[in-house]
Amino acid sequence: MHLIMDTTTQGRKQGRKRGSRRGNAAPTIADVAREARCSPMTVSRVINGEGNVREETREQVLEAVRKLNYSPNRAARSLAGGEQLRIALMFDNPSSSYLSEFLMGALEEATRSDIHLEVQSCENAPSNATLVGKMIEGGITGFILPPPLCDDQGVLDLITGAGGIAIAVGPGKASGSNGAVMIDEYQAAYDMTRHIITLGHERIGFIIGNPEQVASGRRLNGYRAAMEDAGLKVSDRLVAQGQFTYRSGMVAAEKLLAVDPQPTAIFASNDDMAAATVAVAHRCHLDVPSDITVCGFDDTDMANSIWPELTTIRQPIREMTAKAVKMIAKLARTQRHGDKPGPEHVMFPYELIRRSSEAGPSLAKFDRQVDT
Amino acid sequence: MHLIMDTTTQGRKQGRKRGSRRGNAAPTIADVAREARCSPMTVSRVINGEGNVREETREQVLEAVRKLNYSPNRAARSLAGGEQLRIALMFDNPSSSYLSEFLMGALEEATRSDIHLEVQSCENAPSNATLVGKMIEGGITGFILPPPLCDDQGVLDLITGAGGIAIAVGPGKASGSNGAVMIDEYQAAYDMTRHIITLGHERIGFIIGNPEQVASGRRLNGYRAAMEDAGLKVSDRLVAQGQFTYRSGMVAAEKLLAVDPQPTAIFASNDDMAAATVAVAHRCHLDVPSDITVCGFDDTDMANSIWPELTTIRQPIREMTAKAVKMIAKLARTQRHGDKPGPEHVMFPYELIRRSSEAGPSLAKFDRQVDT
DNA sequence: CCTCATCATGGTAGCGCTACCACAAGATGT
DNA sequence: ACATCTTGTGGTAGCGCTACCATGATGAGG
Repeated sequence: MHLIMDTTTQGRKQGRKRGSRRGNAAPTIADVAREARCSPMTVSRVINGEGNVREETREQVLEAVRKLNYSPNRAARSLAGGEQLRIALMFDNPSSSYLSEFLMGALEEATRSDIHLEVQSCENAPSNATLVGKMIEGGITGFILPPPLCDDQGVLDLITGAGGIAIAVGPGKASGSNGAVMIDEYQAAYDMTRHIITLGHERIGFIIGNPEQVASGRRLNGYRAAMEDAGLKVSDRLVAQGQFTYRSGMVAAEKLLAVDPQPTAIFASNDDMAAATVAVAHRCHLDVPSDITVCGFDDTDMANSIWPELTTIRQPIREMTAKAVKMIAKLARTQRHGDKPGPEHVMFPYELIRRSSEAGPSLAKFDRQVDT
Repeated sequence: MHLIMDTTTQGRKQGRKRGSRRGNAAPTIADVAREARCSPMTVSRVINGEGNVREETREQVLEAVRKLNYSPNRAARSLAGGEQLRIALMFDNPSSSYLSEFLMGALEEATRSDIHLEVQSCENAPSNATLVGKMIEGGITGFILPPPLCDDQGVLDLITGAGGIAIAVGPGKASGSNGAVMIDEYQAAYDMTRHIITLGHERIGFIIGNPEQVASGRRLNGYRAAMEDAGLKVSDRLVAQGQFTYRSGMVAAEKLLAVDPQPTAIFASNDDMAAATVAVAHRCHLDVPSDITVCGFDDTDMANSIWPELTTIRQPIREMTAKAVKMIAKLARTQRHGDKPGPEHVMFPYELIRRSSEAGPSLAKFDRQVDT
């Protein structure tokens, strides 16, 4: 995917093994310039998408690039271009299924843009302040912060204060001082709740996420609003507090299922808690989805590795992280040119994924009757 | 962790912000040479551990390096020194909890050794042959192959045949033609089974992994041997086939729990299937661990994100992957010097992690009596 | 004493690219 | 008409390092 495809394999000059020892293949910018009948500089400009190149010239260069199957030498680029961009992916809570997607997105983009990506846990650091300080001192330019770190205003301020670039991925609310990529948590939760309502459910339980993460509140509000808009009242007993962990989801689910009348659907704020809910339901001899519908949020690996697979909200985590890397790269370039642009906030689309953990409410259980 | 610590922070020349605009910090090899009163070449030789440098000179250079806190510029190095080492982490089955650890290990080591790591899925490639071909053509030197790819002799041969370096991580059996890092699957399964027996169990069920992975067979054999060594007979009905997926684990667990008399413990070949077994047991109103003990293998995230947390075998995946990266780097260097060393096989230690999914066999259930 | 290897070191020439400045050609303002 | 800006382009000078050859020392062999 991030390979530069070699469509003209046999078009290579000498067909020598690989690599680029002296006197061998690997076209340079000069070769392209010769082919396109212009100067290396112009080629450089085209490659880097700078302005001030006539459309005609640009075409010629691109043509030459294609023909020679040219790809710029990374080492030379960073050597000439001053500093190599290094960014760190800092994380605190290794909720791995989420992190894995995260890493993939970041790594893919880093590979593409020739950025050096480092991964840094701040679990056993003496303090975030010293850690961040050392990292910036050590040459890290940008930081990518997944939840829950993305909500930690202290860390964010620390980074920007020290001259670093921080991008929050998936925070509940965009802070003014740094960039962020996120989804509309509120609306997503609203849509999911609405979806469950559309299935015919009325008593819909909700499990709140970790209260320290801003997104938790937004999801809760989305749920609340959808319920109210549908004219359904949200009893306190339908809402249970969780912590985003499987274990907390079990406790919350037990609490919700003990309510009489039982909810016919439970919407958990993440997939781990939804999975726990399914487990608890099964233990109570409730079938999912025929007796109870369970929906999650995030579409992590958990969602489709358990059974039944969960209806959930998919965040395009990979794309979001890739975007975060790109944003840092751009900001770093701008910053180097002396400008100081305002932080950018990008909203990504989410998607409601329907799987087999959802169904209409069980009729038998409630002695209701509807006409078929 | 992979930061080069700057112990003499205030020793920096000018204390300018960071980075290396003209006339600023970041000592170069020339600075070191000046400090050590010798030529840059000599410094280079010392840095790269080449011979033919007087001990005295070497000391001086190292002293200067320390004093200036010099670290060689990666970009310049690879530009001047020919090729940058690029290795790819190829994967087929995105079993994410496993992959995440995998990535972390590889990335950490890659950062440390200044190797460019790429991640490549071969899920939707037309064929592995063309993919590998293109990647080597594109300049990838080495490949890291996690399961199940590590068992695919075709891919391994493809890579070595094309002049690449392949390291299998966690294969069932080391192939002669390529390097491998692994654990003793057989012995690990043996130990786990032995452990369960020690808890007092006699009817111990086993869920086999995907039959296409060699490791599955080894784990099965380990189980078998431990049972036989303990004088327990392994009925065919105690062994069920799985596929390493949660879903397959459910099917297998249902089958095992339908046997009469029921097994008092189930050892699944990986954590996903163990988690599924827990779910099925719960649905059958069996408590884990008081009614039935469930153990997994791998110690992926799943193992401690569900409840009860699983007793399992921990593989040091991170260390193993890091080792794989190191091995490729070393082999690449050797290869460049013209030598052709035999493939190295490294065995890592595993660890039996005891958590809350294990207990002695339930007494009540079987109307047995033991003296307290 | 003079070869001819063998060290230990220095000098030079790039690796492939981009930052920076120069410059010609047209557009615009007065 | 001229100064002044904008736009497209080219030339040059390195970025920091290592490959390669050249150099002085030393010591062995004749």
